[in-house]
Amino acid sequence: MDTSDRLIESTQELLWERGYVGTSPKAIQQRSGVGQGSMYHHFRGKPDLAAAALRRSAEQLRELAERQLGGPGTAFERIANYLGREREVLRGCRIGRMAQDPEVIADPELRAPVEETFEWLTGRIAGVIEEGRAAGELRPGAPAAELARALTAVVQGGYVLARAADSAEPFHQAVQGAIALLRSQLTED
Amino acid sequence: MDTSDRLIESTQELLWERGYVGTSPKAIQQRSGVGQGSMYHHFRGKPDLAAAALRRSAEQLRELAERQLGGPGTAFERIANYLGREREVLRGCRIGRMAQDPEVIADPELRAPVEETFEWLTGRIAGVIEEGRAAGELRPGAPAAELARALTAVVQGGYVLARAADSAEPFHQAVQGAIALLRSQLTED
DNA sequence: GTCTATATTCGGATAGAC
DNA sequence: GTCTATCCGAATATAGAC
Repeated sequence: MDTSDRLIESTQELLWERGYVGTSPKAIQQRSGVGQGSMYHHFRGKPDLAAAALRRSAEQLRELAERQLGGPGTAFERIANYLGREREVLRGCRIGRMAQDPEVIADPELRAPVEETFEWLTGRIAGVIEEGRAAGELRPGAPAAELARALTAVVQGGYVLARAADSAEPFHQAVQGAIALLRSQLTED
Repeated sequence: MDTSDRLIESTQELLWERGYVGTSPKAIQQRSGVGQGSMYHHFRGKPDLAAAALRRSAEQLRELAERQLGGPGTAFERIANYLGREREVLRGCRIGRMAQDPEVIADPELRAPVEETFEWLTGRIAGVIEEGRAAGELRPGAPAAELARALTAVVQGGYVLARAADSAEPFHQAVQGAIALLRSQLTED
């Protein structure tokens, strides 16, 4: 792995753990083992490096989600698999976390990967819901986009509840509740 | 309003806008118009002041939520009123925001009001769901605690989606989706 | 490409006068 | 109770040597 990659990877980790405002260039240098002059040779500064790190995290998150959402099974099963998949709950979402930071939200370069990730994710889930409805598996009803937003929000909010409680339990309860509500949309009910 | 109150109120605002790590004693002094010596006379330092501010925000949030959850209407209506009530969506949740900050989570004094707020809120919503079930208004099914966690998570996650999109729209979609799912739990369906 | 030196401002206080 | 002075390290770089 080359110098740029080590810098990006360390920045991804630090942004996840400490957020943008809590991540310093010095901490990135120490974690990556890359010197100061070297870091400023490869990147213009902290915002530039953070943008690269966020783009990479966004890409990884989409790949992970696609494994369940594009996997085998009925529409309900694919969404339930996505919601219930194993996660490092107490670490939170490496993308969603950025939404809290005013400096990220204020900088279009930094906000773009965050916005695009959630647009992609809710669109993807809405598409699966539409497939399920077309197949007669899921009831028609509320707009698929609204259900997809609600499901995405349960995951993001679940992280918040878990960190507040310093326990993964609230996250898992929230996800179970969401799956139960989605199950009641099955036509066989 | 006395000096302590002005300090606490300014700290509440800054914690909401910028988070714990992004809030400096100097910024608090400037916003409150209170001098440095005075601030350190009334509070031992930033953590002490932040703890006071968070306790007050937690109390205010419970009062606000109780207006809908303890208000008139059926169980469904009370929860739908709570979910759909007007909010400053793009500012986020002043309590939920703290869950992202590692220094808040690591300090029991700071985390306690955050944890207690969500425990109270999910318990209160679960209670309303139980009332609705006892009255024959809502179907039995998933544990009320799980549904309550999911609904609470939708609100918290809705804030995340809204800030990511720099638009209140995803929040409102998520809430509408959640209300639609809850509506399908009505026995009259 | 990488290193070390230097610069400026901020963060988060403590000390002591008034 | 409030004010001003002072302190020390961290944040975020820039400059120039190697």
